[in-house]
This record gives sequence, structure tokens and C-alpha cells, in this order.
Amino acid sequence: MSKKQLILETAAQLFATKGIDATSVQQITDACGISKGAFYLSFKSKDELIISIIDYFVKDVATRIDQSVNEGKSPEQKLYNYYYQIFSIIQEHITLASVFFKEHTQFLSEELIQKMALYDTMMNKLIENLLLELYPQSAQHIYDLAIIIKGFISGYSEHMFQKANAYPYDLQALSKSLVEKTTIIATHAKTPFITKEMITLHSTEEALITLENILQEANILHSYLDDGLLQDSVTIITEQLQSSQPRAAIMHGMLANLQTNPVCNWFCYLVKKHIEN
Amino acid sequence: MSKKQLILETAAQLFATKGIDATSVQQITDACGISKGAFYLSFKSKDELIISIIDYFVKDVATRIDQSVNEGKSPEQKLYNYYYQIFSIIQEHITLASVFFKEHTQFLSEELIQKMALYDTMMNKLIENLLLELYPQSAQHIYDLAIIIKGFISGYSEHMFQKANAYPYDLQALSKSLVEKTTIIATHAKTPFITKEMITLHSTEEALITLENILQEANILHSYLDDGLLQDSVTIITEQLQSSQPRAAIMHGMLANLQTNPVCNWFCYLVKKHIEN
DNA sequence: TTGACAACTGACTGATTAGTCATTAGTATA
DNA sequence: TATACTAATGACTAATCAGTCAGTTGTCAA
Repeated sequence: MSKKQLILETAAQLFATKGIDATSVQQITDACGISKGAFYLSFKSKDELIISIIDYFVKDVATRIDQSVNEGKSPEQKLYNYYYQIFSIIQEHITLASVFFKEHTQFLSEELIQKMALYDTMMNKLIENLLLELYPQSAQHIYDLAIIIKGFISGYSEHMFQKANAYPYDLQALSKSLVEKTTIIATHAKTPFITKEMITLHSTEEALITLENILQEANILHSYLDDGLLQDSVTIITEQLQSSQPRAAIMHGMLANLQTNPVCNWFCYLVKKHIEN
Repeated sequence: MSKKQLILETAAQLFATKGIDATSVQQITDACGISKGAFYLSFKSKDELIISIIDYFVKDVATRIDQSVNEGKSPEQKLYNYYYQIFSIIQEHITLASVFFKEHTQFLSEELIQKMALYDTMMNKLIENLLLELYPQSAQHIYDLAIIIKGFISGYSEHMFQKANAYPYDLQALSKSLVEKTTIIATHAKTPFITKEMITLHSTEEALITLENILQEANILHSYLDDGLLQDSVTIITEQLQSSQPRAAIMHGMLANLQTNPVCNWFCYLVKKHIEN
């Protein structure tokens, strides 16, 4: 393997595990067993390396997909090959792809990752309950449907990103069209792909609505407020929640106070859900 | 607005336009009209700020979606509200979202962006031709179908990322299942969303297969090779392409030489397409 | 063996940036 | 007005890192 290719592939590996900005040229050359100077004989700059890596993998992907599709005997088999080849490539480059397609993961703290997982679970539950309600006869499809719905959103939102300046999207028409498509799939699909074993055990939504978490959220909210009245309202809510007999009228009033400021929405939402239970 | 909230929202704006790493604390405080010290009275570190921003927006999104779904009178309307609310949020935070969901855009050179657009066009054309072949009766749906296919891929691949360690995916079953779902939508969908005016004019695939571009690719490939025989093969191909009468036997032999090394795939692919025309 | 040339090295430079802290400005109270 | 306290400042430090270049090593032809 040429030195240039060695650097490129080693760097791709490091970028995939540590992130791009967190990987210094020194670390790349160390991993290659060469000096820093040698690096600059192959690439003019770190930027050029990054661009080369992207270019390198995009070419590989494009070639393989095109070839694979052309090998299909029938149109249907071509479509099959297209899907199959793309997922094979993703599986092969899974770590690298995850960095280039969602670079942000690197600096998420362990705590935030857990929190995000909770939010995600919450949203999944929401959509799954909705699907069960809508298509009770397609219960075995709801995990596939949930993924497909997310896929719809991702596909059309990426299209929105690209056209951000051109046309204002007619969101009502889009939403209507996606409801139609969701229903079509729910009523006609035969073979679900996601099986029960493949589903992560859901961490319960309740983890978000513990007294402990609400008190923590109260602290966070407090630090965002500068209005003394609102700050006191938050404090009073925490006092009431911790007392043996929270008084409904006080809670109601305090929530009314907070509802004037959108920053408080999340906190109010949690408190209300907590009261309901 | 409290100082903390001011910093958070200003920083979110700056991150959205310049990227996270490229935005220094100094720039944030300048934009807020406060000193650097004041920043550290509100946030312990830049990392805490980043985490707070994510947390802040995730909470906002989760609250709004949940509320909006609950307002739906029927299950179907709830699904509609779900789609509608998500797209509204995306449209509202479009720049911020694009940074957090695909941070890499910041360091892409203008040249590479154009190249990527070409690759993208190439892949779109591939899938659009395929769809026309498969569903000639659904011609007015192919742009929606192309987006949906990308959405399927994005949805299931994200699921793969999460389960990377758990189960090896059965890619054949997945591909089969997606062919089925694609066909279901193609045959049953009534109202396309993407209209003709919304489609960007395609830059032609030919831009990739010009002699000029192939010569440039020859240079790139050359720099990745250390085997003299392969390097010479590349050189000979460029000579032949520039001569008035390229000799088929030579081209064929040189391509055979190169085909032994996967690094040459893309170059071979371009040269073959060029010869075909 | 010598000389010429290319490949390679790693200490060094200059620029940038996160985070600190001694000092100052502002404000409320007595 | 004097005092006490908090909020805010910005020059400074320490660390990192991309990129350079004077010098070294390896190679091959004469």
C-alpha cells in the first residue's frame, strides 16, 4: 500500500473512533509509524486529507452501487441489489459513517447520552401507542412502521435542507401525503422485518417523571430565570412536591405563573404528568 | 431574557452558521455584548454550554410534539399532527438542526461540495431510472419515491447504528422487505407531494465523464499508487485518451492491469463509461 | 567509493483558544 | 455618604496544534 493510502485509511479509522477535530496530525503520523514531515509530503494540509477521505469513500460507494445495480437481471432485482448494496456498505463502514453523518456524538457526555436515550424512548412510545391505536390489525408491524415514519421524516427533511431557500414547503400537504403513505404501508405490508428480539427493552418513561429528576429540572430552570416571581414559583412547586400533602390550588397557580414563559414549558410538562399519576 | 438564556440562544445561532468548533467563546461573548468572564459565571465550560443547548432544544421539541399529538381528536389526526409539528420544528430550526445533525458541512470546500452534488445527482438519476423502469404507470411519483427510498435507508441504517453490537442484520431479508414496501407505495399512493417545480435542474452526469475530469482523476489515482507498473498503466491510458485514435487493445490491457487494485475501481469505472460513449 | 538526489525526520514557530483571577463598576442598604 | 456585596471585566496563562525547515538517512548510478 502506498504511503498516501496508508495515511488516508489510518486517519479514517482514527476519525471514526475519536472524531475529526479531536484527532491531531501528530496522532495520525504516530499511528502510521511515520514522522509529521512525511505526512506533509503526501497531503498539503489536514483539510486536504479530510477532503480526500470523503472523496475516496464516496467514489468507492458510487462505484459499487452502480455496478451492483447493473448486475440485476430484472428491474425488481436491481432495486433489491440497490438496497442490499447500500446496507452492506453501511455495515462495512459503520463507525466511519456514523462520524461523518453525525459528527456530534463525540462530545456528548455519558449523562447526556442517557438523557437523550430517554427522550428518544419517550418519542418512540408516543408513536408506537399512536400506531397501535390507528392500526390495531397491524400490531406486528408497529416497529417497522415506527422506523419507516422516522425515515419519511428524515428523507423529506433532507430535501427541505437542500431547498431551504427555494420554496416554502406546504407542510399541510406534506403531512397529509405522509399520513396516506403510512396508512398504505400499514394496511398492505405483509412481512415485517423488525422482530421482537431486535427491540431494545424500553427504559420506562417514568425515569423522566421521578421526583428526583423533577427537582433536578427545577434547578436547571431556576438558573435560566431572572424574574424573581418565576424563580419563587419554581421553588414553591418543589416545596409542595416534597411535602406530604401538596395543595392543588397552589400547584395550579404556580404552574399558571410559569406558563407565561416558554422556557418553563418542559418543567411544567413534567410536573403536570407527575401530578396526573 | 436571563443572561444564561441570552448566551445559549446567541451561541446556538453562531454554532448554526459557523459550526461548533469554529466558534470561540470570545466570539460568543462579543456577540452577546458581555465579557469572557461573564460567560463563565453562567456556564462552567464550553462543553457545558454545548450540552445545555442540546438539552434545551430537545426539551422544547419533545414538549411541543407531545402536546400537539394530544390535541388530535382522532388517531389519524394525531398522526397528522405528529408529522406536521415535526416538520414545523425542522423548518423553524433549520440551520441549527443542519449543524447538529450533519456537522461536517463546515469544512467542505466549495470544490468538494460541487463534486458531492455530482455524485448525488448520479445516484439520484440511477434510482430514478430504475423507478421509471419498475413502475412506468407511477411516473408522477418517482421523485417522492426516490425520497422515500432514501428515507427507508436512513431509518433502518440508524436502527443499525444503535444495534451495531447486538444483532447482525439479515440484510437479504431487509432488502426484500423494502422492495415489497417500495412496490406497495408505488402501486397504491394517490397524491404525490413533490411537484415538477420543486426539482432542481439536474446537472448532467456527463460532467463526471469529461476527458478533463478523467485526466484529473488520473492525477489523483497516480498519487495513491506506488507500484510503477500501475502508475505507467494510468499514464498510458491518459496518453491514449488524448491521442486521436485510442487503440482498444491497449486500453483493455491497461484496465486489466489496474483492475487488480481496488483503489483503481473508480478510475476504471469512469474510463469504461467514457469509452462506451 | 563517491556524489547526487529523494525520502524522511522532529524540534521549532506562530497562531489560536479555553479557562483564570486580580481588579473595577454598579447597586443596595444603613 | 459610607459600607458591603455582587456582577462584570479583560489581560494573562498554559496548552494545543497545524504547518515549516534545516539537517539526516537511505539509495542508486557512475
